[in-house]
Amino acid sequence: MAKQPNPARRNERSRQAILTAARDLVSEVGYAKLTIEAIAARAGVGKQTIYRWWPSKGAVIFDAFLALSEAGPEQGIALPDTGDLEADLKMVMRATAAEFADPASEAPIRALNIEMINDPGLAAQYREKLADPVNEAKKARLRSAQRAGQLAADADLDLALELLYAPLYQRWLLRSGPLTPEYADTLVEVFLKAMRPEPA
Amino acid sequence: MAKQPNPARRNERSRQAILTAARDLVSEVGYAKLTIEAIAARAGVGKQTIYRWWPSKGAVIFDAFLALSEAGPEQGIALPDTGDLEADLKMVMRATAAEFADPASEAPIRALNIEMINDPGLAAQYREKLADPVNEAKKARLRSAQRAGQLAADADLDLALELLYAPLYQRWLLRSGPLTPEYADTLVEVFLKAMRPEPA
Amino acid sequence: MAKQPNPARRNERSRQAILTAARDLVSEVGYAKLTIEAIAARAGVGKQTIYRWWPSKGAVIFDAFLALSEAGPEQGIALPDTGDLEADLKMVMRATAAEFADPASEAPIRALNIEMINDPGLAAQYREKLADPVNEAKKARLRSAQRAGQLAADADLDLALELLYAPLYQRWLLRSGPLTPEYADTLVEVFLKAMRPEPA
Amino acid sequence: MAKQPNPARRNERSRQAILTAARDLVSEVGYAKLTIEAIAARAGVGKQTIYRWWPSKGAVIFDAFLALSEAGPEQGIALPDTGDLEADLKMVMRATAAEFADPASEAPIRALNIEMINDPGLAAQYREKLADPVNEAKKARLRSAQRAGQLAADADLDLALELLYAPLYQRWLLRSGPLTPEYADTLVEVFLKAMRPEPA
DNA sequence: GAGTAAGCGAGACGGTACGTCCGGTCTTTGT
DNA sequence: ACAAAGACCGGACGTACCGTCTCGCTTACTC
Repeated sequence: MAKQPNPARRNERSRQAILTAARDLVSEVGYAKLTIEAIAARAGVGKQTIYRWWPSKGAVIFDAFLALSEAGPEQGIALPDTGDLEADLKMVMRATAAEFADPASEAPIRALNIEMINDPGLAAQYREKLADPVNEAKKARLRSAQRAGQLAADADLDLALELLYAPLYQRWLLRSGPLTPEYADTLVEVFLKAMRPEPA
Repeated sequence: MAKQPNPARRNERSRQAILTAARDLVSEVGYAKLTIEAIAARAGVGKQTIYRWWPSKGAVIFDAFLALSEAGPEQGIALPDTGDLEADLKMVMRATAAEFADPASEAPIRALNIEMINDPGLAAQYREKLADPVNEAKKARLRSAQRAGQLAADADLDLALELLYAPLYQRWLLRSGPLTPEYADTLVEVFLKAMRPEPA
Repeated sequence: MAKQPNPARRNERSRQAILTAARDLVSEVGYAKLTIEAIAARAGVGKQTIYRWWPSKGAVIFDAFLALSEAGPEQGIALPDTGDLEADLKMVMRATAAEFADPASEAPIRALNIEMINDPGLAAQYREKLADPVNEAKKARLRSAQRAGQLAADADLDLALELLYAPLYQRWLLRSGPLTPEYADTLVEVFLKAMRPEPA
Repeated sequence: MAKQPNPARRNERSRQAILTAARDLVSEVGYAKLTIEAIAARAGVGKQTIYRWWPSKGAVIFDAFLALSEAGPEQGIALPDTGDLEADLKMVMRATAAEFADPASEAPIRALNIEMINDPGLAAQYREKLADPVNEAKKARLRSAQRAGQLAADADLDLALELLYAPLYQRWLLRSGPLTPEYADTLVEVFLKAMRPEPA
């Protein structure tokens, strides 16, 4: 049985330095060339301090992102609800497309995704900590649309999110096409066609 | 200037041994732990023989797959066309889902995808050599459906394929849900709703 | 300026535990693999408690031995003096040879010697605290022999001790020959030949 | 079973660079602070190249010395034989004392000795490759003295060498006294007294 | 007897070196 | 001339200890 470190004694300054160094280095050299040694050196930290608290390089990257997000709007993420579902969704999808297209976030997000593909545990953690809260907000907006009769009342909302986002995600991941605002709009339109209420 | 090896003198036996070893090792230890040295040792080949003919580990994996596919039906891939678009698509989608769900092909396909995510060039090559021919066959079937009035005549067929496959691909890649035949069916149904001809 | 710990407050129980642990570990794993961490762990003591009271690993080993010796006859070590110098010396030399040959004391004595070879200060301390008193007793016996006319009156007694003991020490240290009682006897005989009074 | 490297393919330039670096570093920083990494770096060599050919740090040091000696008078070491045993021995012993007293050779010889004390195998190798040939030459001189009636005919020559050299060795190793020419002379004189032929 | 300061067990920390593994290059020896 | 074999330099891996540094806790000594 491996000895467990005592989290109460953890040095918060070191933790922050490591996460920051990890983020910076992913942006600079890319995920494939990222090394624990380089993170430790950049953070001014002993390697053991990384190995003590994280089981893998992927876990460090993951925490680096988690820390970023938690620094954001702590609770209650809410999507715009103007009453016009199509307009609201287009706005959100365009924003997502723009974020993906931003070269600055390119490397780190890609790193995180590769790590999730390799490590199911990490992927589950990602969903729980980062994706689910956001998805819940999105589903809340869709439920509001269902109540307003703009969306089929019996629509599977998880499927709905997949329909909306998976094509965008795939294009970005495999670089199989441009992530333009027009493409975002098109996805929303097709989605609405698929999910609109039956004419009765 | 690097010296170019002469492909005419290439040892076909070594090439096959390398590709086979690469496939086997990816299945056994996973992509992340796959090493060139191990491939060379398993194939009974000098490391240089690998470096001489392939620029990267990803390229070897890619060729290993390409070789597999080319062993298949060399030309003229065609999808079933019974006249019933929904049934035909469900069959194809169920087959795709089953292939993804098969643990045997899990590791290698995942390896190939990670490599494509990291290496745009490889991704392009993949599309050109493997994906496009298959996609063309799929689009042929959809065009047939358009002519039969089962699909909107002005539908963007590339978008159509994304709509159909991206959710499946995303679920598999991130393990975010089960790849059941029912799910395959559902995707086809939603797709058809989104792409059906306007009632006029 | 380093803060000096107050010896009055020193925990005797910890001190003993450390010395005992050090002795045990030297026997078990040898000097080269002895670590401060292991001593602390074995003794159930914080590392700092060792660093507070000893300047080096060698100093701990040294004290471990000192403690052992001080447990013995506190003052007034005296060699047997039966009047027969040769018999008396042979007894003492055989005992020394036997002690060196004992596998139990092998590792720790070797450890102490290596430390002395590396650290002149420690060697001086060793001579002052452990070797000199013993040597003084030996020289007292030799002086008695000089008075009895069994040894040259002008013999250099320090040189005499070197002549007697150095060959034994060298054999033991470098394992260059067996440490038998016969060898001990031979050394005494040769020594007496070299140091006997001139016939004149 | 570990794979054995093929000595035929060994890079002689690397071997020399490693041995030279080892010698230099022992002189500069001492044996205790000598590291394999530093040797590799100084020699411009990968660490693996050291680990491939030597089992331990001590073995490297040992080879470094062996190489030095082998560069010397390849075969047939002979001591001076003027017919005057005392004068010849004093010359040799004074030279040995001077060599030990030389600060330049201090660190490396001490390193080698510590390593031999710790590693019986290394000590045996040392005797076989370095000490025995030299000792044989010394014994040859003593045999010549026996034939000339200057030394007891039945004297044990191995013991004789111990008697002569062990006190010197011990003084040097433990720094227990000065290594003056006078001391060397005294040792020879005492030795001759102990080993001279019986008056008959 | 309360307050305080030291030593204490514990163990996290910034580091250094370990010995191993592998990447990519170069050299030797067939064939 | 390519291939197998594998030594080479380089560099990251994950581990072990170093000696230092906080933590609370216990244990004297002081007031």
